Amino acid sequence: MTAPRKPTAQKHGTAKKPARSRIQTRNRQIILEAALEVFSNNGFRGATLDQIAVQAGLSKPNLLYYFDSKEAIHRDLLTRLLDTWLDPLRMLDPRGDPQTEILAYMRRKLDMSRAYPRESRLFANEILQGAPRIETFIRTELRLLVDEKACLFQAWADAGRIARVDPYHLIFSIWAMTQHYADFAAQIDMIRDDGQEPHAGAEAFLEHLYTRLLTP
Amino acid sequence: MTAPRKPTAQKHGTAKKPARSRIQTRNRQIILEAALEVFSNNGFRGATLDQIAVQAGLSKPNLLYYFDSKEAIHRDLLTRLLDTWLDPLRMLDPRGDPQTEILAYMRRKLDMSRAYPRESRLFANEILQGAPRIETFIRTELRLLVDEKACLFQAWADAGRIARVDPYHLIFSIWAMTQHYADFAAQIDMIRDDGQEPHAGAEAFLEHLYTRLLTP
DNA sequence: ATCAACTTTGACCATCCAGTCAAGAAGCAT
DNA sequence: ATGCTTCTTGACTGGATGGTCAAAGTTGAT
Repeated sequence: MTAPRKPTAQKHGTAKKPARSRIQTRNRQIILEAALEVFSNNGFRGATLDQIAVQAGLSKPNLLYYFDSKEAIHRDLLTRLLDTWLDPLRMLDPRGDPQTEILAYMRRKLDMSRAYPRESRLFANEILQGAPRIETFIRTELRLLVDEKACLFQAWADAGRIARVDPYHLIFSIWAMTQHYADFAAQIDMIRDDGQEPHAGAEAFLEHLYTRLLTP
Repeated sequence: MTAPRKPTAQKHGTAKKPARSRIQTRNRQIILEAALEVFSNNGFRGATLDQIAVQAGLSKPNLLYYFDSKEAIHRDLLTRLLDTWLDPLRMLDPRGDPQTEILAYMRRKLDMSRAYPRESRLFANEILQGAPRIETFIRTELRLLVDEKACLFQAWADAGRIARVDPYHLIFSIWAMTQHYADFAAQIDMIRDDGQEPHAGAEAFLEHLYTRLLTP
């Protein structure tokens, strides 16, 4: 009569690594992949466990063997995403050439939105709903990093190494421009329905744009 | 024993104006306003008729007296939105000064996203889900208009009146930049949580950006 | 081979939610 | 006031959906 213990259930308190079996790592991975597909296309409320189960090729109770709830799957997905979300900005080197660094940042963001459009849409969905689940992440980690880099941009501008622009809006503009190609891909595809991928031509355009903007 | 006739129910075929009473116009308006609030914050699947009913101060069956279904409310909202969505681009005057015209277009879009953030989020939600309900609108009306204006921009560029930039990406960039301030307002607010509205400073920044970009 | 722990699932439950209905309340033209 | 139409709503229904459970199947260390 041992109480059934779900592999993910951490006995309260200490949050140690669950020490997962091969099957567990594999199936959790499969579920997250399926859930990403479903959540990014339908939003949290629009997604159903049944859809995710079908997509994953597992039964619904099986999903709930690996994750405590629909919420838990979503949370896990978001957490993993946020982990890498900041990398492109983090990599920006204060000692590098200002214009080169900012252009490279833009390119990394664009590459990311091309390589991970589903992650971008998952994030967009979350923000659109008012960012309820990632509010603290935004208010702390993201904000800190943005403040830091905005400060750097300001210094570069003050030193005359890039044009005088509001550093926050500069960052927002890079987010807007790059994520747009993932988040609004449906619209872009329908407008130029040559079979080209939505990002085609974006890099050249954005390079030109930011070069023009930043050259002192 | 007259069959009950909902005010919105059009007897099949000819789609005449329903000829609405004062109460009908008023309540339909109230419902649409409430639905906009709820749909834009929660997406279609995330919104419930009960929420809309509470927001509108009406009972749920009363909602369904004025609209055939949840879908119908949403459809009506989208239709009204799309009607005005194209106006800023339509107003762009081929005979005006190129740079002034494009800057003015950007400003109109920005004003729109500031004045109607809920509409912007409703639209964004729809596109994020793959634009299922507005596919024909995008493929026909929007596309036609974009093609037309892109052509114009190309001509302007060819004539050396603005810098050489891909006209489609130019339009996409204006959409991305302006709508970002409405759609991602939650994020922007959390990053600079001085009480400023998300659009603060955006106009100056974008004017600078597009002036730099377009000056030949 | 054996057995305990791990994994899988069919059947089921409770809740939520869009939509119905019939009966009553409010408007309004006369 | 009268009587017809338009509005309004409490109570209900059926289907979808997140989540549970007990029993059956599988795995792997010994």
